[in-house]
Amino acid sequence: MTTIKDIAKVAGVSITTVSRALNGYSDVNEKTRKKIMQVAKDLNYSPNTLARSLVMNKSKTIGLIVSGMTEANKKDNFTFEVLSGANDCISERDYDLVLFSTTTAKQREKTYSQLCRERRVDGAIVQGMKIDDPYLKEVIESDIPCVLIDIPIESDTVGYVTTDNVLGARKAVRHLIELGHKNIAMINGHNQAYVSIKRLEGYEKSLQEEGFPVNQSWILDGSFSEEKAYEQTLVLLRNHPEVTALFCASDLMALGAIKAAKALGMDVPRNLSVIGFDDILLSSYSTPQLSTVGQNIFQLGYQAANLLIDMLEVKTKSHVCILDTELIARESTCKAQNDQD
Amino acid sequence: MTTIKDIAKVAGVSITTVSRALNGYSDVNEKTRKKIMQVAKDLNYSPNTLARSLVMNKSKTIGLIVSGMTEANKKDNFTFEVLSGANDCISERDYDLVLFSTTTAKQREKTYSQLCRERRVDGAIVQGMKIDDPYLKEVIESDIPCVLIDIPIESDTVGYVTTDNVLGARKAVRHLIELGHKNIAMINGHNQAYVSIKRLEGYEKSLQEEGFPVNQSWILDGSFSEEKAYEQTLVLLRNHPEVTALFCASDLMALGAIKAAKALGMDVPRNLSVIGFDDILLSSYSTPQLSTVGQNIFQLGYQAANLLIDMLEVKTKSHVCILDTELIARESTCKAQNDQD
DNA sequence: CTAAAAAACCGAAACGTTTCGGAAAACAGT
DNA sequence: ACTGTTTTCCGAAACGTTTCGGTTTTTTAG
Repeated sequence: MTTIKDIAKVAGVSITTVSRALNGYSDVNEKTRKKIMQVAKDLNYSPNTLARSLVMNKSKTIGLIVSGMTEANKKDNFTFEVLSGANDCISERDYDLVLFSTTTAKQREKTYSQLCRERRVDGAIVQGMKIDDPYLKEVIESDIPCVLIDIPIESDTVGYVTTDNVLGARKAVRHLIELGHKNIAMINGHNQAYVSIKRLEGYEKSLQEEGFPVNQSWILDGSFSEEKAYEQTLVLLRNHPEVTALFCASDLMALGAIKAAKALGMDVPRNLSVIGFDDILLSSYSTPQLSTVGQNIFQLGYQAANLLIDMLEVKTKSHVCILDTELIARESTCKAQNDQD
Repeated sequence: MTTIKDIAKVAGVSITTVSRALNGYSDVNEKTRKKIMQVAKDLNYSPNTLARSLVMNKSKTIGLIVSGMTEANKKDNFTFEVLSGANDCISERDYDLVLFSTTTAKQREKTYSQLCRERRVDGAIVQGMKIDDPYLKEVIESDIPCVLIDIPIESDTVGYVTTDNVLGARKAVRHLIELGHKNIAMINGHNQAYVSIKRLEGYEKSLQEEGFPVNQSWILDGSFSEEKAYEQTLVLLRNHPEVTALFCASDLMALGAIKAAKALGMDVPRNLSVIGFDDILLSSYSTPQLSTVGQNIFQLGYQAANLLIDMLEVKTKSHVCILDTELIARESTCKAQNDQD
């Protein structure tokens, strides 16, 4: 492994000069720079980032902390898309990405912030953590700059990016209202998630706007799980046959809901319109294809990385980024049947 | 950021002793060790891995080189599952994972092996590269230990892990044969992939075993793409109505094939049995649910990491690992209709 | 031709560890 | 009390960079 010293020796200059030449400083003669470049190439030199990071006290590395690359998260591709987006931005801006995750049964004995400090990451992106995760607190209280995904905390060193969930939910509910539905129920995610709270808010606002009552017994907790949503929908539809439309806080839950409706002999969308949230891949492959409000998860990751690096490099003022959603009407929603008119 | 030096000062010992105490060497008195530990904790010390790596000349870091975390790869979750598996093993064995990928339009100007050398990764896992990728050559010719996924190259510093594709294909084809099919076509992937070659081999072997002819015009190139497979299947079914069963070298292509069959007014599986390969998530959500031969991609990643770390730590003899497959009969295959008997 | 300014170069310290070789301290046996 | 071990500790070099401050060389101006 050739070093800067080797280059200095064969080029007949000092290591200072080699360093300065390689890094494009102006106080080195163009001729010697050329020579040094050539020697470096001849010797197949690669700089040692470890040494560089050590002395410069920054590693050009950002850590992606993901909690739960589990089976469940395989279905929505959430984690992966965030990862892809973040990775894209990170490599564009010439950083590297190191992954911190604890799926492992045998939980890693070190905390995330320890990992970050040990590896000397310049900053971290946090994804998939519940709002009450003890590790979360640790990370944001450490002085490591970080940006959170879907957790609204802002400070000097922490920012966040999320989707406009209220508006997204309103798009969904308004879509159902426009189709003539009046009795619209909701399957929400668990409430350790910020997005659940916001989507519920959007749901309620939309109903109130129309003067529809908000019926608490129509709002069930599906915990973002297909199975749980299936069960909850069964309960809902049995107890409240007047419901003709269902807004689910995630596509996966919507899929579960549709299964439940089918299990009860109902036809989606004829007897029940169902709309989801996310636009996961499965939505366009299921039968019926799922209507949903799409969020751009890839962008979520990309913007998270972008924001973080901005925070690291240029002292930017705002540390938040809110993304938009898009209503995607497919086959699982249709006009309300006016049976009783 | 507190260092070993700070600890030495407050504990009243030399930095050597601190280092040896923290690293569990035997030549330090139990009492002073306790004290040092306590001081370290009080000062909230985290070791600086950069410094450590620099002097020890190894980083406990392994690089995951993935080519194409693109849109296409979103549908099968291949990349992600490999990543998850690798990550699991890597963190279990107390390494870290840094991701090297170039989706970016603006291709990174550095090659993978440069990246690896700069970042001083101890080894690399290579996934998703085509067999003729120029970068591949570079990586395996560098002296960086690496293990390839689905590329059969073995040397002193390179190993590989793959699935038993021949046997897998045979399971698929035998399944069709057992259902009474005699005219079995195949949609293969492009032939810059090792797996295509092997799956084809399995297909041909199975037919020959039964004394069935291998008809080259029944073997089409779907390039692992849903759309391409759709088109090829259209061609196939139009020109060869005698075909009653189709073996596709990937689930995604099988999905395309089924769409094509539907477009021609055929019913799957009644008029055409289709079996895929992979067992991607979509397979169990599509209608009809796809019969397939499942491979464990997560394991592929896990074992790749495992093999690599073995190669790094204990000098192991064999550098290859072959995984098994599992036939999963779902709804897209059924008994042949004996119309002409 | 000289003084001043500009350009090109370099030595040495620093970053935070590990580790080699040896030194000091404690203990053992006579 | 004297040697010989064993236990415990430490100084200094090394890893490969960057950078501060300065020195040498070249160029420019008068």
